[in-house]
Amino acid sequence: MAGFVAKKLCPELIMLKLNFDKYIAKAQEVREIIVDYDPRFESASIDEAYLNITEYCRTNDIAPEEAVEQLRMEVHEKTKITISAGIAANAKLAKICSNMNKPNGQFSLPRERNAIMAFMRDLPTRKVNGVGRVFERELDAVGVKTCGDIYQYRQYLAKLFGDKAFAFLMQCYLGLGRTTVQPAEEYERKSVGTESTFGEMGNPVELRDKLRATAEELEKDMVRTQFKGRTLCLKVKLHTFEVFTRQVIPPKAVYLAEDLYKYSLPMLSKLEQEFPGMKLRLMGLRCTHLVSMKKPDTMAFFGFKRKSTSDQTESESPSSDTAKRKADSLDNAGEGQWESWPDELLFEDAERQEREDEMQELETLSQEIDKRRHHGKEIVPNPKKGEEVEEDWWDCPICGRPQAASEREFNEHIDLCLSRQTIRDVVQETAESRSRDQTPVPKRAKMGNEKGRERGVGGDPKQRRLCFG
DNA sequence: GCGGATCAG
DNA sequence: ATGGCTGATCCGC
Repeated sequence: MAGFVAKKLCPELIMLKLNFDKYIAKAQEVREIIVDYDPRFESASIDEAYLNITEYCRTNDIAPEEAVEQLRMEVHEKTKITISAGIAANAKLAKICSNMNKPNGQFSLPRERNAIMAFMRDLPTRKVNGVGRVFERELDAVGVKTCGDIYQYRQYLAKLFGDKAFAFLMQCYLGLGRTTVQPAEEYERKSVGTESTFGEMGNPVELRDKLRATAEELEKDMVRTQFKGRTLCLKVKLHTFEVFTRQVIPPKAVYLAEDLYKYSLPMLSKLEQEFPGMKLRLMGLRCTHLVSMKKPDTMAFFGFKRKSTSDQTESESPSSDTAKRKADSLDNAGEGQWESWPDELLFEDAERQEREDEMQELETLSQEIDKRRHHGKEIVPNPKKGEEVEEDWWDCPICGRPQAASEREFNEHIDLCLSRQTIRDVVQETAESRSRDQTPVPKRAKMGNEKGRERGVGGDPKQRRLCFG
């Protein structure tokens, strides 16, 4: 929870200063213990790790639950901190399970299909890594609250959310996830960047100084990580909190502050033209399409290829039921045409009707998503029947409006209040009222076809996700 | 490939 | 009257 929100909720709250050096040192202590359980464990972050304890359990002739119990005990004794763990058939499930008995607990999900499917069936989509605030709401809008709900909507999900999301959701429904674990260092880095927030800045000279400073910061990181970048990306956040990025491909791979500045300056100047009177509150530089400066030895040690030409490991998408039936019907048409001729006609008619119904349903679902996208913040869930109606209210620390005094609903509301869309709406409204006064409002870079609908805020590419006809 | 958006930690 | 920073991935164009 954001500090300022917590402080409003609990004015007597005592806030300690961060001490990252301390956390890093402590994390190292923990890692020195877990390495004994899996020498190739994967650090997911400073306080998370994935272990494949298959081998450990085998050689020590011990059950996974026992091994983890022992690991947690050992960590507690040696480092004086408590940890939680999940034990499951793959990384996705283990991550979910690790949250089941927090703090200082563990949860084991049987490595058996039926148990896994049953577990997923009632699991809220939000519990899955990769489903955030936005996706959760969109899924909710079409009626998918739990991973079990996914199956009944399967025919619409690819069209509504794309093929990748569809594959992802099917894997959620089935409880599938990766079973590989490898040291983090063996993952190939894709970018190096730095950014910083500061008080509003509009002075072009100051902005150039800031760009120079940013370039110098990035050079440090490039040297530390031993990379050059083929692409250079400039990121800015305007005083309105709108974020923009611009990128260039310099004539050579870059990493020196000198070059980073030289090639990013034109992007900054162009943005100044695009948004006359531009005031920034954040600036960042990032290099992508990295080229390693490390000695070949080190690279080869981790088994990196010189220039990896993408290896398509993507599993092929399962063909839908309707597609299969279609194929079946086509096959049948090959042989038994005689007898089945009248049936075929009937069948085709029924199929056409079904297609039209599906189309109608799809549009309804799509509209449902759009509806919540726009004024989702205004939707107040109806009090459930049978429950006594709450008499008292809690004031939201952000919008100040009274909210139902239910912990869950209150937290959901705070979530909503902090959501980007809400923020953007507010920004837009204030920007409009400002422009009615005199202050020049940033002029937008060509916004395509926009005929006054949607309050002029940038054309959300997902807003109209389907085109019929 | 570019630029926007979402997500995680 | 918005949490900041780093990095990854996906989508539409």
